[in-house]
Amino acid sequence: MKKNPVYLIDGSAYIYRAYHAISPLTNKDGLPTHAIYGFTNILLRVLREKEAKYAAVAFDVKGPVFRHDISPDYKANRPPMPEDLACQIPWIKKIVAAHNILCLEKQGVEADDLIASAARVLERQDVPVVIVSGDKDLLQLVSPLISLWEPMNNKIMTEAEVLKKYNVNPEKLNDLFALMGDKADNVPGVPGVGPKTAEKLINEYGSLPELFINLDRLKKSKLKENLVTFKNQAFLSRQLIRLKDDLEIPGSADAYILPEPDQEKLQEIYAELEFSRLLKSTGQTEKMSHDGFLLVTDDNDFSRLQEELEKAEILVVDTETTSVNALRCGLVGISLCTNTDTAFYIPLAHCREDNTPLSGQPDLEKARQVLRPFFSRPDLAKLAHNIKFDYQVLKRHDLLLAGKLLDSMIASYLLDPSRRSHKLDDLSREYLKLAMTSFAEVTGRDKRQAPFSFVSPEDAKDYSCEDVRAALLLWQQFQPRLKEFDLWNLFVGVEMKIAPLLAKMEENGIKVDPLALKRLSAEFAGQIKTLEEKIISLAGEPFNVNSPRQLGVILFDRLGLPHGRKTKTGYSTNIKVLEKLSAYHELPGLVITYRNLAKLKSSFVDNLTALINPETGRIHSSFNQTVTATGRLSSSNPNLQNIPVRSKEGQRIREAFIPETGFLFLAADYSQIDLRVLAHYSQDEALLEAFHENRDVHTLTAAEIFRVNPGFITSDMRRVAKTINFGIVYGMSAFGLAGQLNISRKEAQTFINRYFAHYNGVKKFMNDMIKQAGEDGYVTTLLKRRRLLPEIKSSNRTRREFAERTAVNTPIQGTAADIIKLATIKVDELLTKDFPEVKIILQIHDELIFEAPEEMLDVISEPIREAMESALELDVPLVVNLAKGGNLAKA
DNA sequence: TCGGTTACGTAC
DNA sequence: GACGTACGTAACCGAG
Repeated sequence: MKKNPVYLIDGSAYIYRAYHAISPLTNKDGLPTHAIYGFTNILLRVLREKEAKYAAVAFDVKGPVFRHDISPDYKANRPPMPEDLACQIPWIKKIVAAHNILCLEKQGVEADDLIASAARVLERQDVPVVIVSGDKDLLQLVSPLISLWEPMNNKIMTEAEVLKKYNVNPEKLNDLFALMGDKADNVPGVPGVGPKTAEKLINEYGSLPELFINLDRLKKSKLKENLVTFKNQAFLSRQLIRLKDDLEIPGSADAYILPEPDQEKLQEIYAELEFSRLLKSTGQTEKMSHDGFLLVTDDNDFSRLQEELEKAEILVVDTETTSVNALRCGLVGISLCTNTDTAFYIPLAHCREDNTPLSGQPDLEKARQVLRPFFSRPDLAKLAHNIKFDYQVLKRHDLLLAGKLLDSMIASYLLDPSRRSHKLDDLSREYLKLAMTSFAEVTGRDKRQAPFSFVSPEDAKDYSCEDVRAALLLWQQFQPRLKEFDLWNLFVGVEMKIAPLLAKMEENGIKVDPLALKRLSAEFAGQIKTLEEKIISLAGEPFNVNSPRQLGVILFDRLGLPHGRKTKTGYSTNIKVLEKLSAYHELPGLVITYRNLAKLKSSFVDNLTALINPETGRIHSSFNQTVTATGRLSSSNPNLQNIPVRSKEGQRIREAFIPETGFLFLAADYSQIDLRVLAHYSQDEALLEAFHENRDVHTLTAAEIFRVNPGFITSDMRRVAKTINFGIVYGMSAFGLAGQLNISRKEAQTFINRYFAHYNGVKKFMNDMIKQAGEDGYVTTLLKRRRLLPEIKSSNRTRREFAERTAVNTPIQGTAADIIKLATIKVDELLTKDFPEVKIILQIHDELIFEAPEEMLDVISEPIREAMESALELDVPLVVNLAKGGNLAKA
């Protein structure tokens, strides 16, 4: 049996890291706590996730270290420890003490040296060591018994990983870094030598001393000159980087044993620091048990699986694949469970690192025969975490998930759509107090580098079965909560119905003309270059036009133009500022044009080209269902929901989106959906009437705010009114409106006053929503979708006002999102039944885009309109506009 | 080098 | 401080 490793934690490094990485927190006494919090989290991960049996934490001690005798400049560039960090150190020590963890510190040396000494002495006794650190200088210690774990990105560095990353053995890293130097620590190195050159030199000569002995072998070059000149500096750097590994340190593993922590003491400390999450979870997160996990390989195993499936009331599925791209990945294995006692893993395509398949795995066909009868059973609910992914993968492997679908990720999303993460391991840690095996732990590497097929079936079974069991355990908590919060109908009737449609839309993809994009790219490139030359000649010196900071120097320092609003790093150079400045100078106007083109080229033209799937010639972007706080979908890779539409260059990009030969696009968009929802919610008489009589609401608003007869409204007046109508939905202030319209704040306020005087129901609606949010702590949409707004009670005015605007906006935006989701489902039912040739291609918040055979357009238009307009009954009619065309610009 | 943050800009 | 919801790019930064 493998020995338990000793975990040596680089305490000081994580204190600094947490201090900088986490936004400041304080307890009620004003004590800053974020560094303590970050450090404690790392510590707990070592104890819980890694189930460490032996550990120590090393700290730097204040004062000079022996390296300062070598070079007085060592770390001279670092400011002293900030006061609001220093005051957190004693608390960190208290927490370490309460955990009864050995604390290593010594005057005159750094934490790294203590770790090095401990690692070496333990290594000599054949005790494995895991160093917990992100510091590359510690990598020189890596050996067969010593590895390094970086918990922030969960990376494990073994000898092989070091070799892979730096192309040298760990013991050579010292020499490598000595050549490269280290800016952060003020280690000089040799000028002009970066990682690439250093690696070449070390591999060619073997070591730093050997390099300098054989320097004459190097041909005359700037590099050689530098090496000669900075020889002493290189050796000095080497001395600085070398870790002291012979300090007197407890040498027996017993000294590192972790006794039980003093829970009472910890509770006390956490309470004082107001770490409520830690307070609750003290001693509660543990590893999930692997009992009842079965590998399915022979007929007996399959029979056992079948028996289990026969009596199932729910079937939980998870697929393991070669990549995260559901439309291209291979299927490596499937895990299944029907209860929380047992789980099965069917290995299908595990292989060696040379890609030769492993024997002893069942045929995919065999698995299909066993699974299909259950997958197709309409009365058997299928649960997965992110079911869209598994649905797509299984479908591509001729295994269709039919019947009622359930998704624990979407359930989590409905319960709290503002959560940053709905990932299975995060939810498990939080709801189940269970730590799951990470992908990196199984594969030893990062997700992008290692295909899952290299994992052994035995390890894969443990990993994959954890996922289905966790999904089921979560579901058991989520299902009653969905019902309790009245989210069940939304979950079943909307979200779970739309999930497979999104899968289908992603599969459909959209065709683009690569040649058109290529032409556009070249054309834009030419214009950008001309503009850049002109801008630089006007500026009088070369600079990077793409850099707001450099542009700021040119505009405000060199040209002396008046500056406006400040940003964190300088003066703003955004479009508003540039527009104002273009009255004084030619340059700002050129920058505006430059930016437009550069944006279009890089974000759209070039990005779209790169994302064309070579197998289908189409772009298959992802539609994400659990991202937005309001219930909208989001789109990524690429984001097809923000393809330019207003400018003529934008139109040319849209022209590159084309339907299949013989097909046309049909675009169906809701007219003024947000304002119609607002009318419904507010019951404002003027708004209701405007929509009932199908009047132009922007013109009516213009008539009110300008006090002019609707017949005399100019397009400019209408534009102003339109801005106000939209702004109201977003909770815009007079300040914001003034900025948007380039008018005075006073004028803006007048418009807003007149708006609310006329649409007085809207004002009441806004107040009601804010009041409701204050009472409930959340707001809801018409379909009961909810968004929590804890900050509605914040004592910080900015935060509170933000929550108030959200309380107004979310019911509107969210209800519009509900409506288009209902419409998508309804239209899909219609198409599947009567017009299966017609594909839904895109959903852009208030618009659905279809690809249909030319001759069918006239037949499907009205049924589609009808379905969309009747998606949800409001107190005003929903109106859908249709357009067709041979590209996205025309539609 | 790489990932996180900032500034900016596109959509609805 | 000031307009809601997203996503993507380039620059910039670095106790890496």
